[in-house]
Amino acid sequence: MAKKVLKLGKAAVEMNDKQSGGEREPDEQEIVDRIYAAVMEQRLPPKTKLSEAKLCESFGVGRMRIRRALLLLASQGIVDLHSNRGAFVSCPDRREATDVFGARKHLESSIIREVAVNASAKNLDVLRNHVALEDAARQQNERREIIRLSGEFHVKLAEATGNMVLRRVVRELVTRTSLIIGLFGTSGGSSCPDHEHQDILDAIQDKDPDAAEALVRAHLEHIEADLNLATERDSQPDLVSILGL
Amino acid sequence: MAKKVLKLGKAAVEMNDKQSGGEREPDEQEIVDRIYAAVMEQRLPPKTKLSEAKLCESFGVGRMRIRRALLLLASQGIVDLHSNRGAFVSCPDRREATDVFGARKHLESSIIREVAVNASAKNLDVLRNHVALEDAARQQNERREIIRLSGEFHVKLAEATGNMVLRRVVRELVTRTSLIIGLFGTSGGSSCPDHEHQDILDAIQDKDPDAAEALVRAHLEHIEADLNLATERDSQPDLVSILGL
DNA sequence: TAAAAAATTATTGTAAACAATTTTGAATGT
DNA sequence: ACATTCAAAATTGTTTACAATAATTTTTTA
Repeated sequence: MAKKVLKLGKAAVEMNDKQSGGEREPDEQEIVDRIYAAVMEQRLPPKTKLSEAKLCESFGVGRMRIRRALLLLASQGIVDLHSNRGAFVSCPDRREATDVFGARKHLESSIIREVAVNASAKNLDVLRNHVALEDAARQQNERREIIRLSGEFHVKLAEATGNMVLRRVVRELVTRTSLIIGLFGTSGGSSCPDHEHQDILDAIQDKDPDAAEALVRAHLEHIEADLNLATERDSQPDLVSILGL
Repeated sequence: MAKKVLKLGKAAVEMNDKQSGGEREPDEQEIVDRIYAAVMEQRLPPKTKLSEAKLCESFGVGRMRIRRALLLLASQGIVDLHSNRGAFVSCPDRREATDVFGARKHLESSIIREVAVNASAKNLDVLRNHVALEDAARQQNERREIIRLSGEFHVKLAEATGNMVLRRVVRELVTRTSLIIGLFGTSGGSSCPDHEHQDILDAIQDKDPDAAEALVRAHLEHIEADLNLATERDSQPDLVSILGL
């Protein structure tokens, strides 16, 4: 059987070079970030097993770092740890999906109002620039980049409040949204509808909190509506129910 | 020097009885919960060093469980990990304090509106019962219990939405609020002003979202106003600045 | 005597060996 | 051919010993 190496960005290169001085060992946070990114970009689909041995090989670090990274990822709901069985990319169910969207509506509706009223010129620059990046990625059809930037737009909105706690909470919810889209997303309308981020930005620039809030709510509802929450792909493909008795 | 054992509830009893069959080993989550509770109730003030050895002794477990528990606590912002120096109960600064209160205003204002509109009879029962418990604790002057229940009221509000994601986020913010109160709280007005939870509950029972939201905002602002954010007790008591040159 | 330097101690970080559990695969019987 | 049982392999959980770092004490020196 061929040596299967998990694809985790530049970490996916062969790393049997512990003695070759060139590469430095990635620290805990870097491991978390790389796996995080891989999950966000849906290169690691839900239920993927993250075995310690393979991760050690991929990152070229000892088992301990990996285990700590996995624990941190689990605390953010990105992976699930099953005792004696290992770590798996988290597989949200319908309940979690609706809860995450519910939480985001509560939080982001309120955040957008503050941003629409208080955003500084610098904030607006950052947001404008970000939307431009999104457009560029869309025109070049870089799917992974589109997904990443779409999520990050919402993080940047939270960041515009200057409240780092808010930023962190939104970031976590956005990540889990990516997982959910990966699981339940219909192939057609992927992640964030094209122009809606631009519309939201316009409302902010008009300093119109009511319009901005309405747009954000609608935006989140569009994403949620694009999901197919009917089919429950929860456990293994579940041969029993597929093949009948 | 006397053997100093960290006071962590029932874990503080001597636990040199690994071979005596009676006690079971607390698992990871239990260790987290006990330290969490100790921090919430301000028995472990900020900047307290949590040495692995002492914790191992207190809980009667190996170093590994302790280290994992500390990592989880760090991921929730309850302790800070300093490389090669160990774990310390987190010491929020003014910036974090205002951010946490800001985040709570955003979240809880929105949550309370939903609860005021949609709360079930069962939800109301739970909340009424909880407020009664708070009253009882206040009348008996059980300070630790008052602190714990005051925080938990807000968690129960979030729980009333039925959204477990919201509940978790609010719970984390409430914990960090406890840390902040422990650091910056003035001795006089402790944690949550007496009757305000009852008032909020009344507004919910009246199904009056506007009143409920206003009360929650005011409530959070009262707590924040009771803090003394002027004095920066950041590092060690800092003998230099106290004793002058 | 006080400050600086060095050695000692204590504590955390890491790696390796070991134990326990789960998964896999083959052998057996119906 | 199918299911069951048992053994082997692989994977995770835990303990142990060791290395690296920070804190403390002692010694040295100005």
